[in-house]
Amino acid sequence: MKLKAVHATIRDVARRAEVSVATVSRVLNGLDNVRPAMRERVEGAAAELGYVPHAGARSLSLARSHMIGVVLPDLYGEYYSEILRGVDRTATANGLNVLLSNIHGDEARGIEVVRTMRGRVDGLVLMLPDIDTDRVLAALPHSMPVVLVNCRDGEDLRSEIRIDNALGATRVVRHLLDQGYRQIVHLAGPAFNTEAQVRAEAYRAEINAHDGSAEPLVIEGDFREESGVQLAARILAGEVCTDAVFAANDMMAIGLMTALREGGVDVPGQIAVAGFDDIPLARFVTPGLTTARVDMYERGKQAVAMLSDAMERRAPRQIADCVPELIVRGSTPTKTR
Amino acid sequence: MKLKAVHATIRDVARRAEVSVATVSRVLNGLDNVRPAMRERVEGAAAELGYVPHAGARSLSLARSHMIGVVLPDLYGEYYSEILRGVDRTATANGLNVLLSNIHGDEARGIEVVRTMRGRVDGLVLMLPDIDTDRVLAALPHSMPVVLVNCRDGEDLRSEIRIDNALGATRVVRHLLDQGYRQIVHLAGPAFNTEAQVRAEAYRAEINAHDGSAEPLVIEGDFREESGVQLAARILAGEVCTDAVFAANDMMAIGLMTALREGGVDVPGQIAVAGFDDIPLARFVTPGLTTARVDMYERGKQAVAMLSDAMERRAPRQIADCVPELIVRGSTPTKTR
DNA sequence: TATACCGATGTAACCGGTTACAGCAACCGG
DNA sequence: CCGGTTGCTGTAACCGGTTACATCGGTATA
Repeated sequence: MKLKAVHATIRDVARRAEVSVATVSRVLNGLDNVRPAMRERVEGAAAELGYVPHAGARSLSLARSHMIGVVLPDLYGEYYSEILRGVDRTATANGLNVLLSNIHGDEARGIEVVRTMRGRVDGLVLMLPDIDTDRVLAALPHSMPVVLVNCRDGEDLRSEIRIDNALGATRVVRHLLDQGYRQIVHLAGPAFNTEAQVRAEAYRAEINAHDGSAEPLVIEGDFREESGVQLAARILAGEVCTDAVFAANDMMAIGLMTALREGGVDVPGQIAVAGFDDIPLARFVTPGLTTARVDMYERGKQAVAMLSDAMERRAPRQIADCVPELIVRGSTPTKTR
Repeated sequence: MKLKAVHATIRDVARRAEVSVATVSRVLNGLDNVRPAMRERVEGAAAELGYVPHAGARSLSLARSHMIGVVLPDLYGEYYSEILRGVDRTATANGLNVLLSNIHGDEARGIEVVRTMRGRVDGLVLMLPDIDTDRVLAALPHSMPVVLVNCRDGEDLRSEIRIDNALGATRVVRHLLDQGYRQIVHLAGPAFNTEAQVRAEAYRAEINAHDGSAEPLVIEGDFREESGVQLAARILAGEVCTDAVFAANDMMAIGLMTALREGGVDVPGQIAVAGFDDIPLARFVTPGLTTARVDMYERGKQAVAMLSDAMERRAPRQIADCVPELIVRGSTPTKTR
């Protein structure tokens, strides 16, 4: 008694149609050098058996999977959802499927993930602001097409999308200074995160470059709403004195804003708030959040377009620089007092 | 001159270490019946060649890929992002990778997507409120483990998560009635969407079951913010007269609310607004949005847990019913006038 | 009528892993 | 000194497709 045969294979179809596997393959792939009679026999047999080709076997023999891997730190919040949406849309448009992995800032896991992608995907989009990109890339054959999005600087020769976090942060801080704020606190992202570091550094530089009437003060957060809530508690307790907070991302800014208002502080009347990223949510909160627009959806689309170029060897290496645009909304009016 | 050999294979490693492929395989998979000297030779050779195993070939011979497919209509907005986040988290916890596809409400594409997943994934999470699930399932071998999330009712014998859209909508409408609203308009989702249909039907039934002082009025939208904006325009133009709008999802409710306020209408003072889903954004808008909580993140986790059970043949078929909880926020206070 | 050519079809090798089974050496007890 | 274990290693078949090349019957050409 046979215990296997849970799925029909191409050989089963061939046997049933009394033809060779080559003919079945030709029919199923729409090649035209098959007599119509054969074609019908094969299609009939395939339908009767409920045959569905084994995509894994197919990509093994073709050495092409039409899949791309996307490695993100996390899916939490709209930031990564947006990039994924852009990736997905462009991938679909190019006939590619998306294999998703996230690594939660763990380098060992990053290496493991990237290894299990080898032989499964034709190319890779990597977004690893938390860890050493070079070590992850070392776990990968050089011939694998890769696009890095906003990774720590390294000496790799891969395609890259770089977001100018320094300039974005500078613009936000300058805007706050221009509006008349002087006790500007920076709610930073986690210390090990490259983007957080760059944004904080640009904040310090811009404050210090000012006329001396402002002093930098950086408080570490973790890019999540909760960090903003915690800072609000400290402000309400009088531990931190400020007239404006520049948060390293929108989610913290929104958590802060919401918690401040719940605590009876007028935003922006008493404290102005600005963020970074311009996630979709930023327009919906009241007041609207001033921020630096990165447009992660576009970055995702761009990453796949670049990866597609690399995969087709059209453009093995491209560098795209993206400058965040200052978006001014109600959370940072000109200071009146 | 060899033109191939872009990646090292297990045979290359075997040749270099002067052992058989069987030994290499054993070493790389951590089997213990290998002499330490051999093990070292193999590990050395693998490292020198920068060998990374071909995951596709491996899953072909093991008939197991440790991948699951997730098929969604779209990634637009937080609704699907949330379910995906839940899926991803639980998949990672169970050592599974996620292959993502979305079909944009196109049945033919749904069938194609599901076919290209065969032989690539060990199981499938399908979320297809827009199309005929049975026809998609017919394109799939019966032996493929599947979990359906909130699909149109069909005669399939698969595991399922069903969201009680009718009860959720009933609760929202009853709440609006209880608060004293009588001219309650329903901004529905697209006509072909199962969930939209059920929610609209429950709205009609609940209004009609009331004492007769309220009349149902359904306006079709498409689940996107823009539909809410359009309804706001009609209300502002005096075409639609209402004291409360129940939108079939939060995104439309928020679009409506925002546009109404921009048009100078007091929400909730002049018009109350309620939504459905309780996407994360619903708590952040001002006023907070009253809605029916589905918790898509939990649904995503649950779907993968059920799929995992089906894949291990622990529980081939499970049905989970989910009842949306009414979440009352500031957008629907007791009517005063 | 012999020859070249052509189009449809089949055979078998190949993609890159895993593993059943066989082979072989070393060691055991009798 | 021999048969039986035991433990390590290699050979080759297999997973399910694709496809180069061989084959074969039929037709056009000389």
